[in-house]
Amino acid sequence: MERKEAKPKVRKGLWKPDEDLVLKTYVETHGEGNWSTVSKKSGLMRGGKSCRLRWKNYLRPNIKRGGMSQEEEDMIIRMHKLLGNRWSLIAGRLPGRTDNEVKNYWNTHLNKRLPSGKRMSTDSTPDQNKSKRLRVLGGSQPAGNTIPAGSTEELEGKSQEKGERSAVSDVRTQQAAQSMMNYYIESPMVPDNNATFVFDDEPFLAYWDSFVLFESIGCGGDC
DNA sequence: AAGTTATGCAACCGCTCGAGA
DNA sequence: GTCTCGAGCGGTTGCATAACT
Repeated sequence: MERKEAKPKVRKGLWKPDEDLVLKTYVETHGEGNWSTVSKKSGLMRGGKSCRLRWKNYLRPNIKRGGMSQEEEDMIIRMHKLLGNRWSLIAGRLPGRTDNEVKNYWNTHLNKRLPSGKRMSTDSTPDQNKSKRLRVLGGSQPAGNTIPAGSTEELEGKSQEKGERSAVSDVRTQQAAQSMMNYYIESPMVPDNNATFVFDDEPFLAYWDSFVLFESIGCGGDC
């Protein structure tokens, strides 16, 4: 509470085209990262988070806009059965789609189709979502040999950004995880929509964690 | 045509995690 | 080992506008 610098006023609300242009130009010139300094250096009166979000969701190249295809929709439904509200992971399977877009699409289009279709998402409870963040999908794994959360694009970006730290490891593990997930998604184990499949983090997490462990041992420690 | 309600989406908020000092 | 800060994530809010009365 001590460091109370007179913060410059931060603009909020919808982004204007000229702000977009400034941000886009800035990021294309200087690259992503250091979002907190972007507003100062670019002259945008926006917070770092806001800049990051705007770039990630709208200005980044290869962003796909417009309605979801049937395949994308199907993928979202299946992935959601598997992962719950792990929007960034789900979005990672949909090239050009962002977590925010997937989340919105789920909440507005798909969620309401479900039998219990409420506006807000909560097939896994909010508390579960918070306490069981899937950072190895997330998780509280020890560093290394984990699958960083985020889209594959982000992963690639991260590997470079962090100095190739464990780029190879991450990518390999990621690939293994992807193929495993493909298997899991396409497997008859996963029933179709509306079946009585209740996603529960725990069993899948346990399975997943051991899979990741197995993979990291399996590659002989060089990954 | 005007007012009201519902819907969709963009953006913000609060939290967690990891890295570095 | 602890603290601080930046980044990222999911949940939620609020605005714009479409649909309805």
